[in-house]
Amino acid sequence: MIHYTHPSRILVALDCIIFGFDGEELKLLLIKRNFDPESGKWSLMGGFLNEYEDLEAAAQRILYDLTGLRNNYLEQLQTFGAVKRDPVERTISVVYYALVNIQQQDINAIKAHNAYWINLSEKPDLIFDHNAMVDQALRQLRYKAALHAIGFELMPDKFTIPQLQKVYEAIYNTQLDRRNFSRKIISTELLIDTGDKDTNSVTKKGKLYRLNTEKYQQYLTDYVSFFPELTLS
Amino acid sequence: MIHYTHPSRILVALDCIIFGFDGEELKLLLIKRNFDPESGKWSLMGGFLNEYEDLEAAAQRILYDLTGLRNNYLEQLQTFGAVKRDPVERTISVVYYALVNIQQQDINAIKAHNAYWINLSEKPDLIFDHNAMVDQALRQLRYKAALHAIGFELMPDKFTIPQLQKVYEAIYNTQLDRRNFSRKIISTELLIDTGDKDTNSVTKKGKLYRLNTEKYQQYLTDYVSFFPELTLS
DNA sequence: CAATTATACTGTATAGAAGACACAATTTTA
DNA sequence: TAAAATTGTGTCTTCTATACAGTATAATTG
Repeated sequence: MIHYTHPSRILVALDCIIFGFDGEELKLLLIKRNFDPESGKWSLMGGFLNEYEDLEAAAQRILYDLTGLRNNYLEQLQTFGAVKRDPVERTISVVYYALVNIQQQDINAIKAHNAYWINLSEKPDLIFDHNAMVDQALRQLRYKAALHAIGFELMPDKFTIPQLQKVYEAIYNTQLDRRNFSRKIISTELLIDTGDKDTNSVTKKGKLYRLNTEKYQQYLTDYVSFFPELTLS
Repeated sequence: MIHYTHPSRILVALDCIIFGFDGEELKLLLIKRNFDPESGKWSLMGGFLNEYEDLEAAAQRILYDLTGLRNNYLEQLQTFGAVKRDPVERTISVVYYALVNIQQQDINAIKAHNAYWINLSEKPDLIFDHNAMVDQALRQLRYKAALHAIGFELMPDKFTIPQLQKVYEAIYNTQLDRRNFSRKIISTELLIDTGDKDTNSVTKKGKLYRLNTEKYQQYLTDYVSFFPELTLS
């Protein structure tokens, strides 16, 4: 068997930024560490890449272990590789971010990992370079959401237009005009009227829609200026 | 000293997609390999990450070794990590792409590496997963150029508006209207009239501009819908 | 010198999107 | 019963993207 001469072997880790939405605020799934290093502090969910495991599969494994969820929106963000980013050993970390329907998670799995949903606005200080990872993930989320219709990934199966509006308001930390938002969303033909009404809302008036998954696939691959009115700052 | 238990050490490589522009077509700097593995075939420029080297520094080192250039536009694209992507050993590759002013390169360094500028439209088949890397880099370039004014990175210090237009036509493989393009570029205030004229042109001497670097910094960080008329297909 | 070609600049018309704003309908709450 | 909250639909204005016309200029070519 041929080998490469001399190159050094380096630890390859993965970290996962998991976004969720509870109807009001954008949330992060964070771990209160009860293991070393940095026990007692907050961090992202992570793990090491196994030798016989595809990188993408490792990211899915880590997400599944923590949330019990598969087939979520999961996208590679960037690889962080500063020499001293991990004080224990030289480790590079391939970072993924996920969008999760917060209602479908496995609560037991989350408890077992000592993980909690934290409002983005109340994010605690994280270990290592995890703060920078979250910053960049949020920037990327804003990019993506401006060009593609990924806001739906954070919604439950059935949702009202005002609920969807709140997702976008949370992502961009801004206020949108109800009437213009509604018109724009409807014009995309991404929504299918379920005929049901939202019985949980205060006025019980809201139409419940579900996603037109076929149309949605187009919007994921095609370029669409989804919200030019929003700035990415 | 503390160590992590059990995780496997994996080889970490870097590969670099280097874009250039010769006034007509978008080009790639590719290597005709005279070393193993896959000697005789075409590949991207690459190398291994050293143990005491930042990831970003390694990418710059690789670009410098090949082109003699520093301070180019260099951005991390994505990390490729399928188990069998490199048949020799388990290696993940962190991929960067660079935009290079083709006039400023070090021709000797390029020759020493047996590298050649190849028109993107005539790209040969590359080793391993390098074809997929190039595909994704082009997609990312189109994204970036639609939102930020990075077309200038491919230009020489002084250039005319029609030359710049050709860069954008090459990136998106399309034709643009002269009059609208000119008006749009001028309205960005990114260009400074040097007073000189293009002595190389065959017919009427075009005005030579240089980049307003201050304004350009804004356009790099701010979100700007730079070319909505272009599709990213 | 006339024809050709590439450049620069100024217009203009149209379609469509963005954004501001009005009003009606339904249900809860006080 | 009245007020408040929430949702849905409609309309108007402004602005921008884009297509397309025209004029002037500078250099080469035959």
